[in-house]
Amino acid sequence: MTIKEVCEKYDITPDTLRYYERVGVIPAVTRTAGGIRDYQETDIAWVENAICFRDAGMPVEMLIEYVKLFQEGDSTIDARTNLLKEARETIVEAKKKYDIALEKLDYKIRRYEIAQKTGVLLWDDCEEE
Amino acid sequence: MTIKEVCEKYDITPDTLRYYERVGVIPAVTRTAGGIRDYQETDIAWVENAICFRDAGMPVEMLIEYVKLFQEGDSTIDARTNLLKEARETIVEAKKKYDIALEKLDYKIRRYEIAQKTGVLLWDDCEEE
DNA sequence: TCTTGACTTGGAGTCAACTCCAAGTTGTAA
DNA sequence: TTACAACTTGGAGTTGACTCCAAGTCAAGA
Repeated sequence: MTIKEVCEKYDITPDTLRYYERVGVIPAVTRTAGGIRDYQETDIAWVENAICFRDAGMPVEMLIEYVKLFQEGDSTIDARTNLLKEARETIVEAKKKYDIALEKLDYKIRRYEIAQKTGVLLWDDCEEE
Repeated sequence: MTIKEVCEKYDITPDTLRYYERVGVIPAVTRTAGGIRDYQETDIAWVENAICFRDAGMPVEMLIEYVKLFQEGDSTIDARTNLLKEARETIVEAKKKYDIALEKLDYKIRRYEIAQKTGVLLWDDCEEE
């Protein structure tokens, strides 16, 4: 699979994909004889994971560390487990914050919708009229 | 309430608070006769909201737009509602991505934990052994 | 009143994560 | 076999969101 095809598949730019490889967010991608990237199943799986974890706010630095540990072999399984658990906690915490924001948003939206219907804008914490 | 107290309350730096005010993420804060910030209930509510929405990944640019609309008065209630609904959708989508990442993480963690117990590392999409 | 520490401003600097660029190479279609 | 789009690299530039700095002002205690 060419870089272009992978980009289309995951809606990402070639520059981002090359950047991920360059800094080590994904391991070195398989190349043709001429040196052009030719993504295999495994390469694509790494790309998919990288995008998935980046989308969840996991820092590039952490993904690099994970790939580095992975390449050092099975002796790093403990370290990798710890890293993944830490990432997990961060994501769980972030999700909680998203829920709090959603509650606030829903409250404000409801309030504005009532105002639109009734012409009366109810009181709000930070928007006293 | 002084800037320092607000910072302690929300675990944020004075520079960030001043930055929020400067660019318009929050409206101008109440000042003492000498020009020093003296946060009132309303100011604090704006700060709290700003932090909450930033924590949920809402861009500064969007918060600025909201405050601008708010200051233009009741004629912008429709626009504000739309803005909040858009923000809501973005957050809901982001949360979905977080859930996908959590699933992947849980799978990998479980896999590693089994490996630690049994000494056998099961196969994984992007980590063939 | 004086000192000392916290506050003020405008502007510059930093950091993460891309994103773009120039100069050169590869590969496919005519 | 030539044109030409798509690929390559190293390095520079951009963006969003802060974060720091210098030079000056304010205010509470000795």
